[in-house]
Amino acid sequence: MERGRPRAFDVDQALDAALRVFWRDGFQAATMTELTAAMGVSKPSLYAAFGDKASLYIKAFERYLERELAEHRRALEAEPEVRRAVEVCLLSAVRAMTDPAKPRGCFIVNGVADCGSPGTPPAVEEALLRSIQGAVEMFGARLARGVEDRQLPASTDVGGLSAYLATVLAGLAVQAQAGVGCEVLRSVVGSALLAWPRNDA
Amino acid sequence: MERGRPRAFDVDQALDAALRVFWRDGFQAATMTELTAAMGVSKPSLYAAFGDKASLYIKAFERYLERELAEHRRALEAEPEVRRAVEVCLLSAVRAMTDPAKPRGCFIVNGVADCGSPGTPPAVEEALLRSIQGAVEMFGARLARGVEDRQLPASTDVGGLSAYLATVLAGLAVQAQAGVGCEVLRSVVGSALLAWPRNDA
DNA sequence: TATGTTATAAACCAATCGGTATAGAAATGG
DNA sequence: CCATTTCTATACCGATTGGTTTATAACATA
Repeated sequence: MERGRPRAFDVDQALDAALRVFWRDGFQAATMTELTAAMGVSKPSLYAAFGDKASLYIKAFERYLERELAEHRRALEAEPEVRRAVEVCLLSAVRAMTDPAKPRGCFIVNGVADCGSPGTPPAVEEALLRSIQGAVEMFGARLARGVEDRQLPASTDVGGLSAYLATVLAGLAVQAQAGVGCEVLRSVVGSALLAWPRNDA
Repeated sequence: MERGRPRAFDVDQALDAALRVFWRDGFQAATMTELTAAMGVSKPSLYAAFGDKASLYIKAFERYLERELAEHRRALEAEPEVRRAVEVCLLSAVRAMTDPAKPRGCFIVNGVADCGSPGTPPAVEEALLRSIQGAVEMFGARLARGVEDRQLPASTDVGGLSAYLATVLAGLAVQAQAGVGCEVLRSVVGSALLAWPRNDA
């Protein structure tokens, strides 16, 4: 058994609470006071368990990747038909972005606004920018598999198409953050997929 | 002639400087210290000339609408062929978003991240959300004209298509903010327009 | 030159920022 | 029981936040 006084709070639960605050407010606008209040943890306990604000943000960010984004990625990879896979992935993201039980929009897209601003630690900035690029690569890998499968023509511009899809995804997050509803965004996904490569050309 | 000591700074120039700071940092992350430094104006002069932080933000925002966005809107309305008009508008936006002489991305999209966060005044939030909706309406008006012109089929889902275009525009701003280059974003615009309604269906 | 008016610069304000130091509470090992 | 270890609560730290006061400088009018 561990010695000393045991924690009075659940680390996972507290990190979830921090995730929600950072999700809604981004890095800079989230204050330690808001975080401690939402987490139900005193400041010294917070610093002892998670380190400083940037460390906490990174930990919350990693949890977001695992707990939220992994689900959409899984949808993208599980569906065998590539066009349908992309559609299911985007719709899954739309559902999450507009879920009234969660903060609006996307943790990453909300966070990217802080990039380039003084007061945003380099580690935070790098994590955000890397994961924006990660979305492009996620789509790219799936599209490449679609080309291998012969579901997409060999001439497909995988890089261009994946950049386009990542852009649509980011745009959906902005619209969701601005309060646009689920149904509208689902129809936007439908429109976006009309750009899908056709073999009748 | 006006009585009293004359201003030692140019109001327009100072407002331009404030615009750049808010553009880069958003509302919350921009500090009065940064603003006064960039504007070359002391704090009392700033408050006398522009009011408090929220008022200054709104004024900078209006200037952004006039000085930056009006250009793209003009491109959208001037070009007679509707598809080409949308393309020119998006490319104009991409050029501005990636202009190294300006802050990255879009003032509005960078600002929307602050919405829903405590510490963002309602007036700021409303202005931002209204202008996000404004983009949809801007495209909607142009598409409606395209339907009148018979350049678009009467069956065109103007609302859906304009929501899609506004989403792409927002996505482009996020990508630009994340450092994606001009050429990539130009190709994204090309991909996005492949979703344009076809009359061969 | 004297007066009224407006703008400036510097110092100042309470409040809040991220982050800590200190003291005591709650556990285990002896 | 005591000692040790770990966590928690409160109070506190210097720095910075948005915003203002005070004193003075620079103009037009008279």
